[in-house]
Amino acid sequence: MDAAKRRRLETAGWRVGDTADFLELTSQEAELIEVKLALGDYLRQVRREHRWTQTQVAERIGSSQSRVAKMEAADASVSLDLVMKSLFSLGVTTRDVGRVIGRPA
Amino acid sequence: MDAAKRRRLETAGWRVGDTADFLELTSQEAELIEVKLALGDYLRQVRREHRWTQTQVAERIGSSQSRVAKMEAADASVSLDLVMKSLFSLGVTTRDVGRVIGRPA
DNA sequence: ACATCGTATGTCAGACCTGACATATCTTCA
DNA sequence: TGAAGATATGTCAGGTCTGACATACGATGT
Repeated sequence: MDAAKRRRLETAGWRVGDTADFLELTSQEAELIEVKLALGDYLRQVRREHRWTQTQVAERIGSSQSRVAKMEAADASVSLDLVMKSLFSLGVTTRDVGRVIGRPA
Repeated sequence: MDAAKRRRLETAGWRVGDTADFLELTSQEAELIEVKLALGDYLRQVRREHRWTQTQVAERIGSSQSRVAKMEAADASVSLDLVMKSLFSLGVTTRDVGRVIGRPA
């Protein structure tokens, strides 16, 4: 796992030990986080393509700017349910979501 | 939407109005449920391929038989996070998950 | 009929996630 | 540089999900 991603996980609030015992995250948790990172990135991409601000997206999906920021950052406090529902609210299809998940960054 | 699926959603605890105003479920909620149904079916499929009982799966993923049953039934009380984490615990890859989501039943 | 095993359904206390808000940190542009 | 808009981070009360348990339902074999 490269340093940049590790930094990103740590900042996002996931408790990542030092390099050696990184696997205090069990592997299935790691895969779940992988998915959240991918969907968070995708959410940001879709938002930017539409030239929307986080605040505009928040209104559209009935949430708040801070939560949108957290989704994009794959913060430990956001659920997959919320991210997916948000993507669907922005017009993304299940097909797109499947593609994004199936091809981890 | 066909009758069988509707019955399934209702039994699973989703408040589905009568046929006409089915869309008291907003479309993004409907898509999310679509995803949960697909993953629930897939979980059951994987479990059966391994000839495991729900109880055995529960032990493996650190949960209970009842929750496994609810995941397979796409019960309204289960999160996507839980279903995905469970699938990963059973050895399914992100690629598989992506495929399942991308091809709604 | 009646056990036994697997699955379904209901409930609940405690854990977790949510929107909202406050506030801090970029970014951009004059 | 400074002001303004956008994004990030922290916190919290209230709502949601969780594992566990009890119990009901369904097959399958005797």
